[in-house]
Amino acid sequence: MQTRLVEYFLALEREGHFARAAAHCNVSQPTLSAGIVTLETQLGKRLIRRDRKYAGLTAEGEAILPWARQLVAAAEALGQAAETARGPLKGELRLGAIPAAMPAIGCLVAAMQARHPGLNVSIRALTSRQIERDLAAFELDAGLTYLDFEPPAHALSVPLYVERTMLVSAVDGVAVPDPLDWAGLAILPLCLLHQGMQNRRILDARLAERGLALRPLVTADSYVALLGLVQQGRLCSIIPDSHATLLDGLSWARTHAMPQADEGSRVGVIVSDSAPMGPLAQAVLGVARELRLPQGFRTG
Amino acid sequence: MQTRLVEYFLALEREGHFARAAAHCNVSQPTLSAGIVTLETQLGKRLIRRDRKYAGLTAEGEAILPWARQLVAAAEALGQAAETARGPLKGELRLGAIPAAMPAIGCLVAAMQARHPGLNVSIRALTSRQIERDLAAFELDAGLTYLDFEPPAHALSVPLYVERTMLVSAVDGVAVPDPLDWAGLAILPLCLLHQGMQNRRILDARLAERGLALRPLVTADSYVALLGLVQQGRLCSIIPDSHATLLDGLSWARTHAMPQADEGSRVGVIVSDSAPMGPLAQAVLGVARELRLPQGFRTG
DNA sequence: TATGCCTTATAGAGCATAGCTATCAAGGGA
DNA sequence: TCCCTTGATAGCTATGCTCTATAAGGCATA
Repeated sequence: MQTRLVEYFLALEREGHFARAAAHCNVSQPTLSAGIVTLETQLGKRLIRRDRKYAGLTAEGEAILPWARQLVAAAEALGQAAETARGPLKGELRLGAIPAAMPAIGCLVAAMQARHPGLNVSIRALTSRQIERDLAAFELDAGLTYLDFEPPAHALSVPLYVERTMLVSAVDGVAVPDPLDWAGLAILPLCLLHQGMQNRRILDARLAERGLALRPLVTADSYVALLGLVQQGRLCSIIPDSHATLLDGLSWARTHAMPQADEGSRVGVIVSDSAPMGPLAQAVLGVARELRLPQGFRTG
Repeated sequence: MQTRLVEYFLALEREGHFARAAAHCNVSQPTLSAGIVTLETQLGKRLIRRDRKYAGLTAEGEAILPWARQLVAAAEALGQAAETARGPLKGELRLGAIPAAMPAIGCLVAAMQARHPGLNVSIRALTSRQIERDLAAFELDAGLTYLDFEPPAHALSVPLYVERTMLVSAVDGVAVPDPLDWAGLAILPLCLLHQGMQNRRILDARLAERGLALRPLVTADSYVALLGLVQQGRLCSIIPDSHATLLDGLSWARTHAMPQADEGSRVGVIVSDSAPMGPLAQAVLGVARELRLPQGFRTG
């Protein structure tokens, strides 16, 4: 069983295109094409549906997909383990983080690189569900996400901090009642994350408990976009307090406590709980356990 | 990364001998020797300590051992998944079972082969600790063992039956008091399993709670050996009631209830809980869940 | 209808590598 | 000293992966 051929298969599944998959694997198109045929011959099944162009996987192809991913992940882990049997880690650490946790990721990455200077880090902003999915598909080494809501199966986690939310408005913008109650919040002109995003789902759930619903005038998928909207003065937004550090120097922004000191949402590092655990995952968990976040991140 | 070379490495680690490892891999000794060198070159580390003969693994070799096992297990699982994407399983199912559970393994295997006619099954009698170790090393697909004592981590289980023990003696052998109490048990001439075996540890623990200890005159590692000793008439033994079915036709044997209806020990199937779960493990769990054991195996 | 492009498969050559047999070198024991 | 065990080396063969070049089928457009 050639790991290389399985990589061809996975690249083809990702790209949906022979030539692009070949380029991604740094081989020629005929090489990848022949490699797929070889793999199909060795396994005794057709994996790809073709009618003059790529047309998805066969049922057998879909069936072996998880095992193919595990195989290349295992090969990768073996190389990592050999390279780092002693001494610092090398290679690339693939991190996924929810947007709300982005302010914290700098601390985590800095701590990782302090411990392992040769390590490259690749950060992707993802939804919590994408993080879960990509961890299972071995396309991420670790994730930074919520620990309490719909926690993924087969995952180990280390809590880092508790996120609370706050309302932010422009100094010369809409008037925010003080103190703010839930009903008052619901009638404010708001811009929020898209409805599918977990942070938004949590917020919606809190209001739904009280029979209220938010009707944001604008939705976006990034807090930077929300802050840009707030800066215009016409809207308010609700953002995690971890972003407060980013707002410290902003003269135009004003923050308000949310209607009720909510219990907060635990945010932490998760890795796939496979046996044995890869060296990268081990390292991330180890660093996360010892991590001390700066002021502005509450731990309980 | 060549799966083949990693198999060479694992075979060498198991056999501790280049030529034997090569024979086990169905290749010549120089081939395996060169394969190890190639693997060491690709990984950039020496894996084997050599001074004119095999002298164990280096630290790096030990470090990558779990990942090497996972890699070949993943390759194996990929082949299995492709072969059995639809239709019955093929290949070899490697089962480990504690001696006490051997009478039940026939039912499990029969049910597996009824569902998957092409499946070969290889059964090994092992201690519960060996089962746990070999599952982690991907050298077993499933185990039949105790579920309640020192359950292994990273394992999924399905309970099958509850094992209770009974005393067995020869009809014309030593007199057994009726009813039997713990103190009376302790002074009987007994033959039992070796002290390290888990069934024996459980029994010893039960007596230790009452300040008693068994001093068997003979110990063995198989119930057949114990029954042979009992047949001589001089000794009694304590065996699981699952063996009662085997004694049904024996005129020379007499069974006695143990001093106290003990709570019994749950026995069931365990598989390694890795993601994704191999097709063999899935099949064993599925069959075990639907398995109906015959009379003589209590389920609660 | 003809042309051109996009996509995948095929052909043939070159090279790397894994396999074999035969043999050698270094210890260890009789 | 001789012989056996153990692993490494040499030389050769065969397999097979990779490349470039090209063919073939479909689709859009002139």
